Amino acid sequence: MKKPPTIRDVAAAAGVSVSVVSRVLNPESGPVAPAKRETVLRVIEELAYRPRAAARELSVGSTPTVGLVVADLANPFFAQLADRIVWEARSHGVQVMVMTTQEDPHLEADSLDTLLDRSVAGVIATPTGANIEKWARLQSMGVDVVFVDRTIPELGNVDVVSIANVDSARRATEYLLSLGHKRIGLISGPVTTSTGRARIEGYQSAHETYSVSMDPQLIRDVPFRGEGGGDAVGSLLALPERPTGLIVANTAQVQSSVRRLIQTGVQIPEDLSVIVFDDNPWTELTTPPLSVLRQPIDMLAVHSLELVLGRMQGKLPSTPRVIEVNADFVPRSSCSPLLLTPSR
Amino acid sequence: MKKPPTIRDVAAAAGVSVSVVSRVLNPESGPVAPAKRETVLRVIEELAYRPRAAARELSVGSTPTVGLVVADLANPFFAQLADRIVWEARSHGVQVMVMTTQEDPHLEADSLDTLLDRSVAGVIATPTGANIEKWARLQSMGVDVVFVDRTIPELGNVDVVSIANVDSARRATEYLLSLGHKRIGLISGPVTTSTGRARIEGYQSAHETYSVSMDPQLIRDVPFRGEGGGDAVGSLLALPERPTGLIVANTAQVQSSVRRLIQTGVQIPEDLSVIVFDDNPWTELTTPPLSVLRQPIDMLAVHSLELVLGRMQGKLPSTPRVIEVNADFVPRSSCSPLLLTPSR
DNA sequence: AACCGGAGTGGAACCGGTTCCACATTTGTA
DNA sequence: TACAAATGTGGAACCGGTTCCACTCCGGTT
Repeated sequence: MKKPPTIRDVAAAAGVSVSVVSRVLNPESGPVAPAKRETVLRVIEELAYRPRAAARELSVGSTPTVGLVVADLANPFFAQLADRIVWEARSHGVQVMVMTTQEDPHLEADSLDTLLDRSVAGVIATPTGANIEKWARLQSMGVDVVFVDRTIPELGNVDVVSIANVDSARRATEYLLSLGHKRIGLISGPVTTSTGRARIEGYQSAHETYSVSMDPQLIRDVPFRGEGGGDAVGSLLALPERPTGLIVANTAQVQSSVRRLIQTGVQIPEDLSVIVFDDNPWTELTTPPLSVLRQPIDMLAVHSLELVLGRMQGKLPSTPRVIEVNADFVPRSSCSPLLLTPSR
Repeated sequence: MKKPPTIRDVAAAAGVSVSVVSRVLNPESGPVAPAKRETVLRVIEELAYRPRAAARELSVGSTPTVGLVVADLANPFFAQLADRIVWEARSHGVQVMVMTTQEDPHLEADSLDTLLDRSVAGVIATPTGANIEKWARLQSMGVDVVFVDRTIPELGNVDVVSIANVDSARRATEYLLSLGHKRIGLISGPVTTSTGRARIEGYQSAHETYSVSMDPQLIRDVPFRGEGGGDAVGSLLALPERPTGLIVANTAQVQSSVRRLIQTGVQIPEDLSVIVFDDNPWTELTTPPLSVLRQPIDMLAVHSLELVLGRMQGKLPSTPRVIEVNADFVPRSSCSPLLLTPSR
């Protein structure tokens, strides 16, 4: 319980001034005679001295730490994203403060305040979509902001890393259309989010390409939280003209949607061809294994971290970067041609 | 990009001394005239002043932050645990620094150093089992340590929160024994970990109770990382005398084990009755839904946080606390009596 | 022989809070 | 009425680093 040594303790033990010790600690900040450097390093070792982060932060004004504001760690997509980002950051010698918003704008606002208090130099976030002025304020304080997976179009000057949402939704839809399906249900995220809108757009675009008319009843936008996916599945299946295909484009609702499908005993793919967004590990453990759009989580993590670090070091041009990575479509056994279904 | 206001700016604008502002910020530290308090609060509001965490930390010496050192966020069990702990901590006004070890003692050591540098007051961890002297050093520096899920028996004076591992494994085993199974495979964690040992112990104890002799070949301890579970499944099924029951007691290996079971086309439960540890959401989406031992993640989170906060406030007796919470056995359709299987 | 420039060093201010202490004012009590 | 106690206030030291600056040695130029 005795207090840890300070830089002055080290200086005294090594018979030099604190300036010298500090210069040994940060080699770029000035010259030190090789002999003294040696001595100082030895003393540091002996005393097991470690500089206190708070002191350095206070005097330097910021800290090589990035905040990670993620919606929900209980969602495997975000959890894996966080895991990769934390891992990647460590290899760059950067700390990560992980915060969760549970999709609640108030909690998001809290998180941003906290990160501001801790003087983080950069933030990687999956924004809820609200708190626009708060994000702007953060930027105006010199904090570099990178959005990942989603974005807020109203906010300029933000780097964004996401999957090609329009294209991904289009490909999934076109795949089902090419199998002959005409009525395809879509469960997407809220239209208030960029991903929700983009995926609906891709869905529509595919219908135009195939000259298939589109029934707006088949599009359901549901919140990220809660069991909305299951309910949407229920009501889609209850339609007089039941869909023969289903795309679950809301990653947070895949579980509840699939659970409902299983509960209601729908035969997949005989009664319903299914594609879900995001390749959670269990999607190939179901019967049948589900066709998925796999989001390249590693790419998202690497790019977002690269961007935020690049900004922090001022190595990037000031124009905002938008990086879109392609998602892989992984066909499995949950889709079949409509032809197989006898007219009902 | 202009610099944020400091406490001295606030003092100047309110026409008081910094001491007064500080006392308004921390009410317990001294009296302030109601009128001045009012003024100061207004000025704080106007200037959008926020105290910088680093300055406070430097002067106070520690910070109301707990470190969370978790093995692997990509594992849903740990991810959910982290989610709950972060959430719970926030409601207590406490920050959480999340770090991951990927089960690597070196990374764990790094994490502990970092947490020490940041002067955290407490740490909640799922230890790898190594770094014993490092943990001890952390404690000797006055950091409160709580282990969750696993422990290191060699380390005294640590609070531990875990599920009743022996009992849980015993119940799972007894359930299969009571269904008439005599040859039950067990895939557990490494015997170097407390959970691994305890679950094997429960498995053995159940065999004694039922006076069923035990074939050591059926016990496989595999690492947490990698695909060991799948391989263990493969080799268990390749035994001349194949097991008719299987318990996967290594939460990190459930996925790879189940994947292998599905790949090899084993009929569950006809050929093999299966119980897995931990109720990941997808365990009821497989065919058939899997019988599971559900770890009460909420309880683990709440208790561990309560313990570490209690210690930090010095409200707990100095004797270490060990809290065991019971896991629920949730029977689903992946187990059936041995009788149903005709002699092969 | 006088001068210049750079390597190496230590002193001290500074970052933005907290807290101790001395002092002034008000209130309560004998 | 006098004096003790409680209340309120500001000054200044302090936490542990970083960094600016002045200063001392050097060797190398003219």
